[in-house]
Amino acid sequence: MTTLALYNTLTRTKEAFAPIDANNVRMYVCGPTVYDFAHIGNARPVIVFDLLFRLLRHTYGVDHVTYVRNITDVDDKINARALRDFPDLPLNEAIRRVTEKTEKQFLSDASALGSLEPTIQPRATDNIEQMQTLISDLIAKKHAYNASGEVLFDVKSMPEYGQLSGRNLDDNLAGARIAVEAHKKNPADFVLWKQSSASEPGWDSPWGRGRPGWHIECSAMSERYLGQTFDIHGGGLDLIFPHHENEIAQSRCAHGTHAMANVWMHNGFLQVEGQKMSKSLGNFVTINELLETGAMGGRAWIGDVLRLAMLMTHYREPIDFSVSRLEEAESKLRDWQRAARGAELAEGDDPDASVVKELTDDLNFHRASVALDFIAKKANRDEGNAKHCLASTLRFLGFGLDSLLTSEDGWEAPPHIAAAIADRLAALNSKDFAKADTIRNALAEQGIALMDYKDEAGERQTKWEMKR
RNA sequence: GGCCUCGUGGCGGAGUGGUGACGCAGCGGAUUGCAAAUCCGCGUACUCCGGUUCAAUUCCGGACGAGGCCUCCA
Repeated sequence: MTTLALYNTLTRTKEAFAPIDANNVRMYVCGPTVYDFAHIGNARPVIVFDLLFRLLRHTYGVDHVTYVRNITDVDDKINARALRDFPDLPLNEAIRRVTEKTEKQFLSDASALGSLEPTIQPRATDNIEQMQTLISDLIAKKHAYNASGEVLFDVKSMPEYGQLSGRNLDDNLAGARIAVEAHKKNPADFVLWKQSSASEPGWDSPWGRGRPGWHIECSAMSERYLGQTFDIHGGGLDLIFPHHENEIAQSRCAHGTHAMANVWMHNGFLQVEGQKMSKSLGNFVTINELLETGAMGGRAWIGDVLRLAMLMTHYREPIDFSVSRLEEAESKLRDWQRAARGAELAEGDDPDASVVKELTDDLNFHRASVALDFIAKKANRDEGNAKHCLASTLRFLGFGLDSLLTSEDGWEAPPHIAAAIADRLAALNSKDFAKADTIRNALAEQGIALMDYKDEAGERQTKWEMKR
């Protein structure tokens, strides 16, 4: 079996991946908080861990990988958004409107980016009971305490707290930027359960009507669907501290385990045109805007291009998301699709082994793409089964095979184009080059590029392509 | 202030203790009525300063620079 090497944030080294159970490889990735449309930065973990999911499925078998990505639908930002957008509705109804709409959009965005659906996509609000059980366990084991109506995790009760992020509590204190809240035993103690006022969403609990803290949901949902210790936990770099650190503290202390997940993976951040993405700079762009509006470069970009633009850089490195990057990705993808054109795929066709091998080295997509270029070159020379191999590999990587090349109705030219092409061929055959060029230019105006070639019988033929 | 990443040619981006990956763009050639596509070929780099070494872009130290976290932001 192929060996997979993955960089583990916990050890800061690349390690050979050994699943706990090769018959059920388990991965958890922190999903979106559904209060607003996902921005391009949110797209990165979606794409990166989808690639890992695909690789795991290929390595261990499609039915031997469980990928859980949660939907966080309880959060104070959601409450705020609900009040802002639906001030006339009862709060619960307003919240439901916000989360349903946002979740739907997220799933549609993820799909447009070529991502497979995770095996399970649990919602926080469907797991409140599990969270409460976990909190009760933590209290019983003296890892949590009740103060001023909040249940707090006692970080001092866990000697190894800070292992993932490489910080110790004293360092944090030195920073002294943590607001000191009198009811906490230690400034780093974090909330497991907080009380809700009548105007806030809440659930009844042994500690009063309230709502869960930020971190507990992931501990609860990962345990429910993947067990107390599982293989891989992923998310953005920013989640290392405090989110993942706190997840580990909760899960390990509640279960008395040595690990929550064996491998912790984190994708890097991205900038937009060399600058940090922020609403104030005006370069904050959502996935949906990229797909459907001219938010970047004055035009829309298809999901396949966004996916490739994202994967062009190794997942742990920072990315400068720019128009020129998108253009390069588009051009590269077009090359591949052109080279793979006409291949007919069957259900079980495997991706190229050399491409897969590159990916097994901590998802080195860029090297995989070099291997892909090599195959594309062979496909253009019509060598062996290169064309077919390229197509199946592109499919494996989550790319469409013709998204840049065809019009909506496939390679069959619409009647007016077919007619124009026929007219032009007739003109060419009577050496009327001026007329031929007029037709070519007219079609070019419509974004259609013509390419002449000779068929096997030596007859002149014309192919066409949509230029976006 | 503490902690964590990173710094390769016009751009993207791997990798390595010792003959300058690869892609895009650019240039030349083949091909073409002209093109496009395709094929063949070409150029330019390892932030700076020390150290280790026969030899460093690659290891170590420092400087400078960029980004992130430490107030629920992927």
